[in-house]
Order: sequence, then structure tokens, then C-alpha cells
Amino acid sequence: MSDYLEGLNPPQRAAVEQMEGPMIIIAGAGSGKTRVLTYRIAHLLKNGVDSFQILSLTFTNKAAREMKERIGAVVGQSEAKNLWMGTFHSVFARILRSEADKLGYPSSFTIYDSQDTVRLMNSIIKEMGLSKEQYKSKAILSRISQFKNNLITVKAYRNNPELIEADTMAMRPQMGAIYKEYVDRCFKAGAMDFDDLLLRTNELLVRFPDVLSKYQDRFRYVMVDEYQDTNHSQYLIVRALADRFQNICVVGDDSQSIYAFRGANINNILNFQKDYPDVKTFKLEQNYRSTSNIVEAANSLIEKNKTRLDKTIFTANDEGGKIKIMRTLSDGEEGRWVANSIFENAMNLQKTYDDFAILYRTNAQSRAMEDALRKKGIKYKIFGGLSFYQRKEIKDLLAYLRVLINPNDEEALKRIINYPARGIGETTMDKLAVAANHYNKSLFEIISNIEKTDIKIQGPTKTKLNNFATLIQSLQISAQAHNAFEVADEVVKRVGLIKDLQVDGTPEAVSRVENVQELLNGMKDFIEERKEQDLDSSLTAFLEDVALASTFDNKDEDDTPMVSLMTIHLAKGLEFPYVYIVGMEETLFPSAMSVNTRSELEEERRLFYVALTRAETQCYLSFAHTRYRWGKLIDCEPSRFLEEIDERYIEHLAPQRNKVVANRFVDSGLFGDDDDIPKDRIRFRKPVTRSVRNQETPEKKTPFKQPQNLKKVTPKLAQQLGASKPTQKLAVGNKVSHAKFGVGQVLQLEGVGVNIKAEVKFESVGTKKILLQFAKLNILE
DNA sequence: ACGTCGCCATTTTTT
DNA sequence: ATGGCGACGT
Repeated sequence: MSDYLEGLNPPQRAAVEQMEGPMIIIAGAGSGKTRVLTYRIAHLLKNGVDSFQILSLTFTNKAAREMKERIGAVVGQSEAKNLWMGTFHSVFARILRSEADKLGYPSSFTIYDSQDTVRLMNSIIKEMGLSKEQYKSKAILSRISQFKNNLITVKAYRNNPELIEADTMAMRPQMGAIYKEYVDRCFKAGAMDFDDLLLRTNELLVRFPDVLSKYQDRFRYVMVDEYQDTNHSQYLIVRALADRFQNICVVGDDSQSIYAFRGANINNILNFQKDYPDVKTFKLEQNYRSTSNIVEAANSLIEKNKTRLDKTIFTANDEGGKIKIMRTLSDGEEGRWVANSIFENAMNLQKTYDDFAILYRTNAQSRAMEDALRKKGIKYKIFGGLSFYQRKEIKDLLAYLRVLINPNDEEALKRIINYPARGIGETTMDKLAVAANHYNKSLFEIISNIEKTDIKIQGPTKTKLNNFATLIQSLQISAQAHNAFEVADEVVKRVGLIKDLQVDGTPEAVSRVENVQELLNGMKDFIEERKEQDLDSSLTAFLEDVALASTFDNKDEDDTPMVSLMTIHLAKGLEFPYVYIVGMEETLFPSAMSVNTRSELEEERRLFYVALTRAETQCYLSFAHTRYRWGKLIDCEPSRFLEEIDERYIEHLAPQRNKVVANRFVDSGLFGDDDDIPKDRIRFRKPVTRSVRNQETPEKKTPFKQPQNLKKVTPKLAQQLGASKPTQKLAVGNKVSHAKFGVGQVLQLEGVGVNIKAEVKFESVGTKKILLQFAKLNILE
């Protein structure tokens, strides 16, 4: 029965068997971390720990579900069911609901998503009469998020001259006032944003020692996965909870910390040993996931980072294929190449599309990939981006449900009060807002008690408002007697939410109706599932589930194999046999926003590390020379990261030979003329008269960088001639042939523009430095 | 109060 | 390129 210990390697096993005290597991990519975590919990249970006493915080709810399942397989599902497992946000939302009254919140508090918070911030800025150019709501919100993640309350902010000074200097003197208004408004609306779920938990644990004590006692064993991505607020919660028993086990990999932008503090993991001096440290350094080429390539990359914990990832796996790098002319061609490659690999290697993933830095990149996959008839699914729950028709229905649960939910109310159109317009809403402020009541309270206010609203409008209030109230009553699905169904019918859409008949409208239907079905499933597990199946629970659902939490029924498309961030924790990382270009990856400070650049590098280490068998990298961005065609330079991988693990793929345009570059200006080339080819001759500037600019030459002058001429000319940019340029590692010297390999490139020189090691005559302007070099591969 | 037009930002990543 | 939002006109 204890055979679950058998398959573990020594450090894994040691970690599993370490039950008590503070411990940290540094788990490299693909080192069997999940196994260790699940077995460790199973081990605790086997050794008499009560399942109610274990709290395990995971990065996604899906991860929690899967782990529960696997633990259940070892110790029995009924036992596993009692474990507290989930994301920080969902676990503490649950706790906050049961303790809400202590904080002055209704237990049915709403969770504001980012759209809600942006809308709220917009109205606040508008109401305060501030300029929205000066006070960008997104920027303000991210500042507030910073405050909250560091437990800087409004009061703390006001007592902190440095912060105030900083905001004043940043031309945001009203920051404090906005912050206060924002917090007040959320509170009045009975709403918490994502950060509040953590901040308020901290508040709860600090202000109510008996509550803290209760949960300390309940959670005698605390585990935190992906610890490198926790922020300060989460850190404090964990610390507080584990303070009594000190049975705290954190798991993570500093090399995979990629969420600093949302407040994650890598020091949490770097300093864990300082926080708990008697900590036991376990290092899982053997990678079981990837080929040694992939592991070594990733190692050679991450070595470039300065801030790292000491560890060495190794593998006993086969060498495997080298990392393959492909360059293409355009993002469109990049897509086609990826689609073709997947198609061929699937065919030749007898793989299903499930085995493939396409990873990118930004969601916007998915489009080119989608187009190509669709044309090729390859099934795919996209994770992230605009989720199901963010569609307008879904948000509308959800907003109704939210108002039923919590009529003070201002954002939801504003969304539905005039949808479908009821003749309640902006003017009326403004008056209501003023009244709400004046009487210190919520909008809904004003609406349901208009007669008791001195608000000046026309008779007909009053009737409309009354009708609305009555509608909501009667739905509320009905909600008490029915389950979530029935309520939602009733809302759809009585409100006539999809009536217009059904009449409409356009494909778009039809799909919206289907989406609403799908949501209703989803609710049915939700109720059944929750009931099976003796869990809360109320409407409140459903809404919470929706608010905190991550992209992976919606299980889709369709099990046809599909290629997975997602951002690298979303790919963390996943693995695929074949991985394509696309858009390896400066400005895109690393993002232009991240190249200014070392720490940001290091985070980008870790992100690339995460991407590489998703691959089990084969990893492809690609970049394009031009790409549509902001609706414009722009030139791109290959990512600096491409050069940071040790060349031993890299293979440059030749552009496709059957493409005429692809060949042209070889014989174009950069490499001089070649006689056997048809005369109609495009010439990218370096203009002879060149401003000296280019040549003067001393530039650290990198193998991938395009000569300045060439880059200038290329796109427009090519466009005019109806062709795309030349794709092929010389890179380190290329095999080339020279008329006189024969075949050789490029060791190094240096110089700019006309002066670009290649150091080539020829098989027959040894190493030569050649001025490319005059040399006839043909790239072989 | 509602609809249309045109302008604007958006593209870094997400619970 | 596209979608959201505000200004303007009906």
C-alpha cells in the first residue's frame, strides 16, 4: 500500500517523507513536482493527519482538482474530498464569505473582475471631475493594486509622505482621494476586487485573533505551490496561518517566476530560508520531461540571469533533436510554416494534435496562427484571450444574477438597468448617482425608495424605475425558492434577454443565443457536480466560481485532438511533446516594456525558460522579419534570446526552398550578385550613397541583426514590387559555400552595413574573414 | 433617450 | 484591424 513511495528518486522521496516543520522544495522544470506534492499529501493522510487539517494552495483551480483526484487514487476519494485545496483567491474567498460580517461585508459579496474595476474607476474619475488623460484608469488601478498587495491601506497611504510625494511628482496629486473613493465605493457595493480577497483576509487575520487562531488550528499543514509567484499579501497570509505549527511546505522554482508584473515577489522564495532558519531544503534537479538538448539549452539560457538560487538541472533522457530555429518573412508565413510543420509532424510521426502547442508572448499573436491552422484544416483550441464569461451576452446575464444576489453591486446594476432598453438613460443615472452619494445609500436603495428622496425625476421615468425595482425584487423572491439554473432561466425569459437576438437571426445573434444556452447548461452541470460532492451549489457559489475561474477551469466536452494555443504565462505547469514558440523578436519577446531594467529583462528570460521547458520531445522557435502590429506592417529584429542559447543545442532551419522569394536574399545586395539568378529577381542592393551615420554608429554586432541600410530599403521596395521581404540572411552557424574557398561554417559576424564581415571556417583552407559586400557566399543550411 | 459615426487606444503577461 | 466609447444629431 505504501508502494507510492517506490517510484520516487531519493530527493523526491525525502521531500515526501518530511512531514513536519518548515520546508522548501526547489523543483526544477519537469522534475516531478506535482507527483511529490500529491504523494506528500497522501503520505500525510496515510500517517494519520486529518484531511480537514491540510491546506494546499495551488496556482489554478484545475491543478487543485487534478491533485485531489490523484490523491484520492491513493487514499480514497472520500478522504481526499475534505482537503482544502485551491487557489489563494478561491480558498480565501470561501473563508471570507463565512467571516464576512466581521468585516462589514455581506456574505454574498460580489467579486469585481477587472472590467468592473475599470468601469468603476472611470466613473470615479469622471465624478471627481478629473481629466482622464491625466488619470488613466488602468494606471491608477495598477497603482492601487500595488498598494493593496503590499497592505498599504488608504490610511497608511495618507500617513506616508513618500508615496504621496511620488504620486504628486507623477502628476497624480489626487491619488489618495481616488484610492479612498475607490475603496469606499467597493465597500458600499459589497464588492471585493481580486486584491481585496487577499487584503481583506489579512485584515481578518490581524484584526480578529480568535479567527486567526481558529484557522491556524484548522490548517496544521500548509502547502503552497508556485511559491515564487506569490505576492507580499499572500506571503503574509501564509506566514500567519503557519505560525503556530510551522508545518509549512512551499514549492517553487525561482527560475520560473513570471508574475512580478502583478506583484509577485521573487524574494518570497529567495528569502524563505531566512524566514525559517530551521528550514529543510529539498532540491529536485532531475528533469524527467524533456530531452537533454532541451534541458541543456534551457540551462544555457537561464544562466544569463544573475538572481538565481543555486541548482543544476540535469536529465538522463535521450539527447533528442536540437532546438530548431526558423525565420520567416512575415507573421503570415510564420503561421503557415507552423501549421505545415505540425501537419507534417503529425503525419510522419503518427502524433495527434494534442501533442502540439503553440506558445506566444501576447494574445494578439494568436490570429496569424489561427488563420493558418484553419486553412490547413487543423483543429485547435485557444486558451485565454477573451474568455467565455467575458462575452457581452454572458456578462449581461451574469450581471442580472449578481444584482439578485447583491443589489448593491453597482457595476452589475449599471450594466443591466437599461438593458434591454427601458428608457432609463444617462441623465437619470446621473441624478441617481448624486442622490446615492447624498444619502449615502446604494443606487438600488435609492431606486427602490425614490419617493422618500427629494430627487427630481419625471413621473414617467419614476414609473420605469419602479418597474425595474419591482422586477428585481420579484426575481429575488423567486430566487429564494429555486436553484441557480432555474433562476437564470427565469431571468432570461422574464427579462427577455435573448428575445431580440432570436428575432435577429444573423449568425452572430444565433451564436450569442447559443452562448446563453451554454451558460444555462453550465449552471445545470455545476449544480449537479456540486451536489454530488456535498458542496455549495447556490447561485452565490456559482458566481464566485465564474469570477475566479481561470482559463483552464472550463472543461470542454469535445475530445477531438486539438493543437493548443496560449500565452507562455498560461503554459506554466503544462507540457507538450512538440512546442512551437513563435514571435521570437525584439520588442515582442522580450517585450519592449521590459528591456529597460535588468530585473524586467530577467523576468522575460525566465518566461522564455518556462516556454522552452514545456517541450518534451522537440522545440521549435520562430521569428518573422515583418509583422502586423497596431494594424501596421513593421520590421522586426530577431530576439536577443535566440543568441543566448548555447549554439550546440541549436539548429537553424533553412527557409523553404520551394519558395522563390525565400531564395532571393542569398543573391541580393548583401552577398553580391550571382550569375545564375534570373534577372527579374528583386535586388536589395545597398545604395552606394549612404549617409555616413549608419556606418559610424558603433554597434555591437549580433549574428541576427540585419544591416541597417538593408533594413531601410527592404520593406517598401519589396512591397512595391509585390514581393515580401527577403528572409535569408547570414547567421552564425550557417553552412556556406564560396566559389574559391569551398564549403565552410560561419563562426562570427561583425561590422555594420557595407562593412559586415563574416568569419568563416572553411573545410579546405581554414578560417577566413570575408567582407560580405564582395564575397559570393551561398547559404547551404 | 437612442442611434450612428468617427476617433482612439490597443498589444505584456492574469487571479 | 478592431472594438469600445464619446460626441453629435434626431
